Amino acid sequence: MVQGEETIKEAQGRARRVFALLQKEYPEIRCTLDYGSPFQLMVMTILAAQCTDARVNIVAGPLFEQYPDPAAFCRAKLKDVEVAIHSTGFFRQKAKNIIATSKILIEKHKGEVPTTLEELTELPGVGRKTANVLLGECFNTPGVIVDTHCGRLARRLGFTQAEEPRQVERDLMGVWPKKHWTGFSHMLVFHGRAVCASRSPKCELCSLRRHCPRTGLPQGTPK
DNA sequence: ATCCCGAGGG
DNA sequence: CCCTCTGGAT
Repeated sequence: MVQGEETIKEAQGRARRVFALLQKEYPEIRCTLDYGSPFQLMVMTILAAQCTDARVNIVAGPLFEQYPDPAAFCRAKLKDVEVAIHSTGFFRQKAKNIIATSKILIEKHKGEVPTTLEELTELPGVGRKTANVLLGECFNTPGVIVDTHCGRLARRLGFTQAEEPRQVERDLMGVWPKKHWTGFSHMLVFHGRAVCASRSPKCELCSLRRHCPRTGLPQGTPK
């Protein structure tokens, strides 16, 4: 359900206008993780939980020099991986999950990253958010990527009321064209970092001002 | 609902 | 000091 008096149809129209503005502001946006293979993107996205991707990019260089592929992680000592990823936080869980997932890739997926949401989310450490990043970035399959930024902006923009990522995802799937699910998600993340920050959003500088319930739209004025 | 966890910013 | 960062598993 969408906010207040706005109908689904009105929300869809507003979503299109928001998308057009974001596209103009951030042309050619994709993933800001600097990866060399689907496997590396998978590992980096696991590391990105509650951590900036700037930091993940820093850690990734040395990490993949030691462990470039799933086979290398299978041979790794848990402690060594923990040390290598320490600064990303949650390092015990993440190290354990990366090694366990690497073993599953070797044993059940011929060493390759699987290409469906069902298979991906069976891997330890891979939830819907991580799976949808991989689907969109590597396998050309649209998916709404709900992280802390996407969720926050979806709520601020009035595209959902929900706190739970799974429900936010469903609400956004209802108002965004499927073709643009991945791109729209990435743009919200970027806009969330650059302008619509969690603490002090720069509403004065925001190109979406007139389309946002917080600052514009007295009562559904068409623009 | 709670835990895992470090680093940077205001 | 407190909040936040591209979450996921129990």
